[in-house]
Amino acid sequence: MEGHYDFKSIEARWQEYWEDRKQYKVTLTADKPKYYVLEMFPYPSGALHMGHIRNYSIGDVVARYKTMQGYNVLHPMGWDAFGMPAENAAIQHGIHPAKWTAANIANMRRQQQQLGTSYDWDREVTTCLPDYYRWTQWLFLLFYHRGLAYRRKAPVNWCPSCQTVLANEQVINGSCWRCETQVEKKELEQWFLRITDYADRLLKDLELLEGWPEPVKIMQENWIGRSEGAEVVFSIKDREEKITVFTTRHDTLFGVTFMVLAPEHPLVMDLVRGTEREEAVGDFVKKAIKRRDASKDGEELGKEGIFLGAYAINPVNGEEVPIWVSDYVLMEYGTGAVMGVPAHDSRDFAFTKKYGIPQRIVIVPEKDAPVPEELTEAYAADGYLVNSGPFDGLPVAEAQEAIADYLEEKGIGRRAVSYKLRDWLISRQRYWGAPIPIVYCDQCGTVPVPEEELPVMLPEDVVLKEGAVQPLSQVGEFVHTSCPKCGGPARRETDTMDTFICSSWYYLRYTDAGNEEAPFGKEAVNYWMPVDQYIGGIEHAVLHLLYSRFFTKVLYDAGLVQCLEPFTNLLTQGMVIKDGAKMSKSKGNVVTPEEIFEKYGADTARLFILFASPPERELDWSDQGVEGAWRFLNRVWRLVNNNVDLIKAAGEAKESASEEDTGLRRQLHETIKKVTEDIERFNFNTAISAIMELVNGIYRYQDKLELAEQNPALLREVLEKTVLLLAPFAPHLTEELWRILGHDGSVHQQDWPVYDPAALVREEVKIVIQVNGKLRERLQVPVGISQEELETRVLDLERIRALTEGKEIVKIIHVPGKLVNIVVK
RNA sequence: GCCGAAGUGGUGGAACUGGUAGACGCGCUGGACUCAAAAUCCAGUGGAGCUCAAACUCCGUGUGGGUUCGACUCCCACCUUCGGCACCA
Repeated sequence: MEGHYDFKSIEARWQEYWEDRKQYKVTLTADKPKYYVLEMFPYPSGALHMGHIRNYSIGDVVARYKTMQGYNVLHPMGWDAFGMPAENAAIQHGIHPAKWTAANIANMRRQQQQLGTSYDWDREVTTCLPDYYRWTQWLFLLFYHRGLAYRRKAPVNWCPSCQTVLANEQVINGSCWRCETQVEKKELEQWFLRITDYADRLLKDLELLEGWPEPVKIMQENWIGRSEGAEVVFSIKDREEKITVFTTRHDTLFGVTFMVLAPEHPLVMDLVRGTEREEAVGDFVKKAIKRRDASKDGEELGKEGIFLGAYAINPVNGEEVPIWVSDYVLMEYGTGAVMGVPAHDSRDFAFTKKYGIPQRIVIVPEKDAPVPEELTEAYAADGYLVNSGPFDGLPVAEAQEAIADYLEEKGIGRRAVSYKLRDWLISRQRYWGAPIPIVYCDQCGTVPVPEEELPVMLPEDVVLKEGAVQPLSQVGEFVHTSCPKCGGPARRETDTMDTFICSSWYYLRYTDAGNEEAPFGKEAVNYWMPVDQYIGGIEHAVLHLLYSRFFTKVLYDAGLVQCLEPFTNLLTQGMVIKDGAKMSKSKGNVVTPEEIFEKYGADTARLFILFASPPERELDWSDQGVEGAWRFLNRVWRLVNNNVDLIKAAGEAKESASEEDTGLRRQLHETIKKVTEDIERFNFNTAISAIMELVNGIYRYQDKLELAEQNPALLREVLEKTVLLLAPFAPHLTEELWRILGHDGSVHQQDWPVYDPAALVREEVKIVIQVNGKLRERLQVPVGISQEELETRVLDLERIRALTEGKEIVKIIHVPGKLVNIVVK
């Protein structure tokens, strides 16, 4: 590697320098503007992959740039350290999860340091350590005392491979988000967090998040799934009970021809008890539930149903309609009961086709349009009401208001809102998680562990075996305890918490990581929060990012934080792909950070990753592209080293600057402007390309001029600022070059360069000349030239004369300093 | 089915508010240096036409229309790819 810079010794030396000086340690400094930049903390799986490298490279550029701009920058790192892989490793290799996790953390932390990241390691958090999960438990109790944590028996998602339940957000296409095993339904008694209480605020406050990508907000919006509509109460013929339905189309209430209940609806069996239908309906319900549980998500089941022999009475017209039960109605949404309007709902339409239930048209597309005999498909679009008694002729939107008023007046219904969002199921039947701080006592019932007894320690001595459910229930000395209330014998909760709880508040802990009295102190959290820039993968759009927003809102209500939202700006980075596919072991297209560090060093890895594509897009890994980044850094290295002697002797700038001097200086200041603006917009790729152009410009300057003609003072300015501009991207190399240029201290503690507007001024500009919008000529003119003067000059040009000869000039468009367009006929 | 994102040279990508399409990098071609190679440096590089050459002309940002003096950019319709949701009443 003759002629290449010695990245190995340079990178190791500066990493040591930073560590020795604790250069990136940050403290609360009230008189300095703060900036909190955060990358999503990793699960300690064992080693970093390129996605991590991309994530941390982006964050590190922002942190270093903001530091140079004078901000007090908080840039922490930690470990999302509870979770299944550790437990699986224990089962397969007999290593204790704590040991496995600690070893992985050590390795990954070493790799992050190799990358040259500017983390304040004094604030490192590790969610599986008692000094962290103690506060996770404390927060659970806070939720519990605020009525936001509750236990209930419910049908839940069960992953047979992970042997645990999952939250709705963790079921992807009917499969477990971690292992992709098909999820089953189980009826279990589980702990939930009442996130649905916050549905409306989680939705509404998306408006506050101007710094979030629109697609992420839309995904959350869809996930929360707010629908406005009405609840309508139907009586049942010859019975006391009533059925409440939720509908968004109460304007179609006169078109109801049947009623459908979900198989799990409590009224289903009540209605048939003691009748000839009891057995058939019972069978149907059992089969329907089974069939649905076994089905894949997204698979359309062919709407099976059975008549219950009972009739509901439509409260607006007194009509009696048959009550059915069908698997296309979900118990979990709305009221678990649906009014059937086949003419205006495609599902109801399909169902009635199958069972021969009549339809009634109550909406027509145009006012006073004839009502068709029959529809071939449901008409769900906008229109005007017909066959709807006093509401005939009203447009849909008005009819909804009028009918809602009517329902409320008559006490037969009310306006209502329904959400798709469900409460967050947080119990996990696993060992490697934070124990839920709850005790069950035969005398006192469910008793929260008192705050001063926290943490409820996760016992270390546990046997983990394949297929074992609730490993904690096997640990006698953990399970058996005394009731905090009455002192009598009691049992501990043996489920642990979803790891997403741990990651829902870690960004708060960083602000005050060592605090032993509280999860975080008020002063610290209010100084640092919210996170100014959060960076991570889009896969967390409705998981971590929604949960964290929920946590922040609850803590806001509890008076523990002052911000309504945790993350002001969000950058969702794209995936790293190679040869058209995501890097994966099975595809055999993995490039490890290790091999790149070894061959080219961290600066090259960072530069390539940031240069190859804008951060939110996919990154196509190219070995040749890496070579290119490597070549560029060497080009910078040679440029500085070749000029050290020259510029060290430099005095003041020469009096009469040459044309080349002015040009180079202008390019420098244009580059400072562009790089600054590009970093602000996260266009790192174009920021780097501008630095490359500047370096090319310096080479060209020196190529063109004899040594004696060059301006050493100018070269000094240009080279120093080039090094400063490159510093956030290639932190090690620029430290070394800064030292070579004769400076003490760290380049990262210098001020970010500011461009000189005077240097940008040009005397002449090149004007593009178009005829009828087509480029025909270019003209160099003085900057201040008047429109008239320019016009005369343009029309006088030989080419333009030839093109306009004998034609009528309709008009001439001027774009000052840029373009003249002559429109001819 | 619904919602969203993206389609630009051989290639990754640039063009920020409608104003020189293809910056920068990769690759390729030619040259310099070298006994030779590596490394490095210099020059060229969207396509077609016409040229000794330069100049010039035409075509060109997924497709088809439109708006405009001027469209990768705005509008309408469509195609393809990728992502999210999915019987949500």
